Amino acid sequence: MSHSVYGCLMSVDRTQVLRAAAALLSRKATATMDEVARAAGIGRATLHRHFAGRDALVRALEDLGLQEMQAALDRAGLDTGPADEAVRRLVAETEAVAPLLSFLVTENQLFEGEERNEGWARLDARVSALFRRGQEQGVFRIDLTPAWLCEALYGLVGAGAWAVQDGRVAAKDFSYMIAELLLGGARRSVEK
Amino acid sequence: MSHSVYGCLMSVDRTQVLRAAAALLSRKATATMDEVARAAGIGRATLHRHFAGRDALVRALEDLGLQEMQAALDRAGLDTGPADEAVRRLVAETEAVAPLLSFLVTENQLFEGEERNEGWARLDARVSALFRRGQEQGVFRIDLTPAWLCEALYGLVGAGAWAVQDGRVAAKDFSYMIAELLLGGARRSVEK
DNA sequence: ACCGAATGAGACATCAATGTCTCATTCGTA
DNA sequence: TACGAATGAGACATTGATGTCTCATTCGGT
Repeated sequence: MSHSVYGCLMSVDRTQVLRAAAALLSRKATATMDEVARAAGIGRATLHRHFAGRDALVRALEDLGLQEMQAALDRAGLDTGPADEAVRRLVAETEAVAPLLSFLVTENQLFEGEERNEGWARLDARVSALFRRGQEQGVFRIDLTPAWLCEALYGLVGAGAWAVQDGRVAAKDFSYMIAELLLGGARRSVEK
Repeated sequence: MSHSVYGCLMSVDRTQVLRAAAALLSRKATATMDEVARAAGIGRATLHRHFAGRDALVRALEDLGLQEMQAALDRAGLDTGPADEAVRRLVAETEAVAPLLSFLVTENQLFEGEERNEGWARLDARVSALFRRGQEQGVFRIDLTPAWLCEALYGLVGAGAWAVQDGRVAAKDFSYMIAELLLGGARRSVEK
């Protein structure tokens, strides 16, 4: 017993399995546990050893997604510098979590009737605060509510993740496309 | 037998059932047929009489969604006038189909391995053409691909539909928020 | 008021996914 | 090399959704 904290975590990387699961489930929410296992490249039994059941899997997905999003927000330094640049950093940091976020946004809603997850509320609050700060500092327009900008960000990240997965957008353009559209919109700007 | 074309369609409005199903399934793709039935306000047996099974239901959802999107595109008159105004009309027309579109975008992907639906391709083509036209006429920026703008539109419509359903955005602002963000972005424009 | 069609509720049989188990094999480590 | 842990494959019982049925009731049209 070389490295055992209080569980066992060798050979199969939980995080990697969860990423694969998110990538699959975000596009086929009705996927079987067997399908999830194969998508993760492991056997069904092994998947079951790590996650007691589908509910546990989804819960773990939730936890990981929230945790990684929190980390992404931390790294992005939302309170530093101009708000638009902070958004750009946020989008860049979000890229790695995109499939996970996409899954949570589409499926986590209306989750078993229980009230909106408290972790989500905190996330929304931080992102919304960024947009509000931008508005107060005159960087963002005030006719679009922070709540909507927050939702739009999630939606665009999800759309971007799908577009990349399906090969309709180059992976290297992910961050640029989202940030540019979110910040500048599609219309050709006069300035620039 | 007053009105019988070749089927029977009284009492239960197929379209209305499908709308309710889309609204539910777009947020809980694993919902039971029983849940769908209750969401639509009908009995499980009746739901079954109209749609042979879950597959048939999803297929019907697909058909209706594509059909209504086609109709929306037609009404929007994408080839008429400035491209940005056409986008605005498109978003406005899309509002009624939003939950349906949202469901199709999230679930239709990777559908049973069969190649991307031909109806979807046609839809994408029309929308992409609009964005391309805008670029060629100097209305839209050229560093965002039409394909991405198309995806982004879908994503924003879906996000808007959820935001409205959850009460985070007023229903009357749906069209405005989406169109403004898509066209102008979040950044405060100097002009205006 | 009458009649027929459609519906809702419920009782089933069926089937697929789930969860649990065993066992042979592989892999890391001592 | 030898040992132990973890895995993969498969068998199996269980559960829950599904699909089909019947029957009483409601509703619309005549």
